[in-house]
Amino acid sequence: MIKLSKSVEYALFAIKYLNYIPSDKLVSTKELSESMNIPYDLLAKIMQKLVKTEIVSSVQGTKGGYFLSKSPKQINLNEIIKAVDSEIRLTDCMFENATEDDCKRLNDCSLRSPLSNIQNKIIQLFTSTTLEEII
Amino acid sequence: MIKLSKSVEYALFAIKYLNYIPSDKLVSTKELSESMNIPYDLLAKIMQKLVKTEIVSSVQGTKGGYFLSKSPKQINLNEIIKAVDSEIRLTDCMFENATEDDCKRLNDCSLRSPLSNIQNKIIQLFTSTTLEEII
DNA sequence: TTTATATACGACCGATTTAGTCCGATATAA
DNA sequence: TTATATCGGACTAAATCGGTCGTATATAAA
Repeated sequence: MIKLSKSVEYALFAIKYLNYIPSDKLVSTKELSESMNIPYDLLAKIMQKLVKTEIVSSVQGTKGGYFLSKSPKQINLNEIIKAVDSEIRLTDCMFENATEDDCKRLNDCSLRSPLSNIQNKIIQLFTSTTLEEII
Repeated sequence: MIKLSKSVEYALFAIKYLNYIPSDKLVSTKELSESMNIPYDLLAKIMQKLVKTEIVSSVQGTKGGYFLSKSPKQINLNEIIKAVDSEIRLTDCMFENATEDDCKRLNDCSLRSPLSNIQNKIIQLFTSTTLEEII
């Protein structure tokens, strides 16, 4: 399936919102979820993942919240996907040092290498797309 | 999720097998499934979808089976995905004439258009990739 | 004309993945 | 001390995917 997850969509909306807010102001998950109609608990987890990958920063406690730690120009779509979902992998065998345990067909599989090239092009496409172009 | 389905993988293996067989010989689902280690019933359904989209042709009855109706050069990866899964759609709103019923955010959604461009590039990538390059 | 073997096709089921919820812990401003 | 925020893991619900089953139809050959 070639599709963005809801989590990626929500992350993009959240970052878009943060980007429109004066950079010194903090925005809470509550404000984000209510103004963009995104389930609170789900968004809260997404925000935490964005903090972990240093795309946004957080301040804890009352009056706490989130702010963008990079400009949208410096964030690309592949980062978001990796942050909230996982690395793009076109097939299960698309990782270094895959063995026959991972796929019986691996050893004489003519498909793996060309599919790997396609995967690289997709990753390249996402990586070269900055959030400035999207949000 | 950005990943090829098992069905697409199996379709590619099946087409690869058919391509290596003299074009006048028919290959049964049984032979395909046994020689490539693909679940029989699942592969049977995939083959039917490939017939419907005229990528392979079938002959019914005893001694029946399948053969490629196009050369791998004339088949592209997007065709296969459309045939066995469905059209690529990066978000749920990625179709003509989407309304607010499909997505409440639709009317003032700044993301839809740029994501549509990315989707087009992915489709373009798959469409320009012929099976000759893969199998 | 019967039998064996093939495709065609839809219904179903189980496993996995995704989306969303809940709860408790910690941080901090007031 | 209290209210409100992030943090983080466990859990549940819903959707999708992978695979199975049963039955109908086609057809070559005994």
